[in-house]
Amino acid sequence: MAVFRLIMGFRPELTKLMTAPSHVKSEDASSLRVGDRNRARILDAAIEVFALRGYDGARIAEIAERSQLPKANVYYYFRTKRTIYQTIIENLIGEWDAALAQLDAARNPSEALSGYIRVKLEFSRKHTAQSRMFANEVVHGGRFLSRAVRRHMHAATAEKAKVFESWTKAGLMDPVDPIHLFILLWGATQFYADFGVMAKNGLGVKRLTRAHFADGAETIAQIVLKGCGIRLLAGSSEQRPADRLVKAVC
Amino acid sequence: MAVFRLIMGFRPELTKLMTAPSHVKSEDASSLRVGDRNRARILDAAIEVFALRGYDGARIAEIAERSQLPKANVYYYFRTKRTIYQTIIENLIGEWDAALAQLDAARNPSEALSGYIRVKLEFSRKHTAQSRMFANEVVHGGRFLSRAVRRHMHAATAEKAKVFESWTKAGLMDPVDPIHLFILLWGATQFYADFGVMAKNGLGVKRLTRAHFADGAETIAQIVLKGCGIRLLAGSSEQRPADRLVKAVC
DNA sequence: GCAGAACCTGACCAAAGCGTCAACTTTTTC
DNA sequence: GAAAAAGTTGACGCTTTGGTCAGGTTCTGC
Repeated sequence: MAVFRLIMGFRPELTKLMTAPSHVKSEDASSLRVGDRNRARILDAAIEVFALRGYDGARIAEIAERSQLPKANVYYYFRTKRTIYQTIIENLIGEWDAALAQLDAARNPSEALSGYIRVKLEFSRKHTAQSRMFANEVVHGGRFLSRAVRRHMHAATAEKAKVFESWTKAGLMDPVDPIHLFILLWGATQFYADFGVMAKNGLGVKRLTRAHFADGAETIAQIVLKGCGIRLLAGSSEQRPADRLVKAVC
Repeated sequence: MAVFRLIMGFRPELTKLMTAPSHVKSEDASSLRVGDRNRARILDAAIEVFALRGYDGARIAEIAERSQLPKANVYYYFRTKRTIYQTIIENLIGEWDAALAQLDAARNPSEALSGYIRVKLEFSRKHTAQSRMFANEVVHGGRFLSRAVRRHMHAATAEKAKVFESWTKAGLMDPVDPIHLFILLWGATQFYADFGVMAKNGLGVKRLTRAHFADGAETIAQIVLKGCGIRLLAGSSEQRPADRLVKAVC
């Protein structure tokens, strides 16, 4: 249950809203209070429901059903619908930092960037529902995004923008507006999760498989790396254009 | 009022749902029935409300308020909330075809692609609300996307994918998986409208101006063109990297 | 100038859904 | 083992809101 990790205090400064009990010290699941297990079940169910129906469309009754608890019990753990929603949103942000960590100034730009693309896409494949929830939230103007979250994301972006600029100064990549590059990356990598229906429609498939995400990561990396004038590492695992042509034509 | 053009039968095969009267022959606004004006006002208001609140969050009362009509009058023109919603969605698709038309196999790839990016971004800037409505619809799994719409979009994508392939065969661009390229383009160009909050947050501005969209278009074009191995036209209006560096650093 | 079509609208209904509550059981603590 | 804390739950209150309806007025064609 992915939510456990979240509850257990990954990026504690962003989890103020969490109602995780302070007396829980170990991660041993068997020692958890019933409440902790239930909270996690509720959040897991809520992620699905919010992703599918949006904030207003989500009904607490459905969240309760999916977590196999009576509705009143859900309200025992979370004061309001909004609390559940915000808890999930705040937790999500921290996860993206893991992908951003790939963009380390000390690394080779080629590896760092394609690593970022791969990790980000992989995360969005594994956590499609959260991704969509967040997308939905942002599309609606970010009503429930706290100042802290916004600041955190802004700072993270600015920090990594400096990494791009340092690479440029070192002659390792072309001069590219770093923020707009971020937007391109974010938009492209979120697409597969957030706009899955369109990706499926475009690719003409019923389901997006791991392979589709991998292909996407490759194509994005291929275009962005070359597009930014980043040289591939000699021993790099990235496929060369010639290999890809076969695939594209088939 | 943008909706007029829509009502007047742009891409008629996609406007089955429209209740536009067949007796209207001219586009002269003054000759329109009261009903046509009201329908347009309702749709315009609905676009805003749906974009802001999503399907479930949108209240007919608010749509009525914004169009300055009593709620019962809204129901005089549209049988249900869903009818209003679907009408807008179906109309939107046709508009994107205009951007796709830029990708003409006979044109120079550099001009065609950067033209597409520019037109698409410009459209999303001018029709932010529709874009968001559609994004919202897709994020929720495309519940209300008809088979016709899906087929239309799939066909349009496939057709333009062939354009990319023809360019590749002619040696005008690298071999790139055309569908994934489309996804990258779509994701990047929709971002500014759909995820405006994040774009603003990243750029550190209160409002996205025309200039931000233009910068975005430039950066995307810069990266994608070079990334796909497309040579710029000599007389092209695109800025060269050196010019952009100044901007990026400032 | 009239018949019928198009349009308008206040009042209402029924269903849905968020959140409450009070009485109850189980678990923990000491 | 008893008191306190944590957890459970059916029933219900109350607001919101999609949609209806009946009884109007205004417009249009002839």
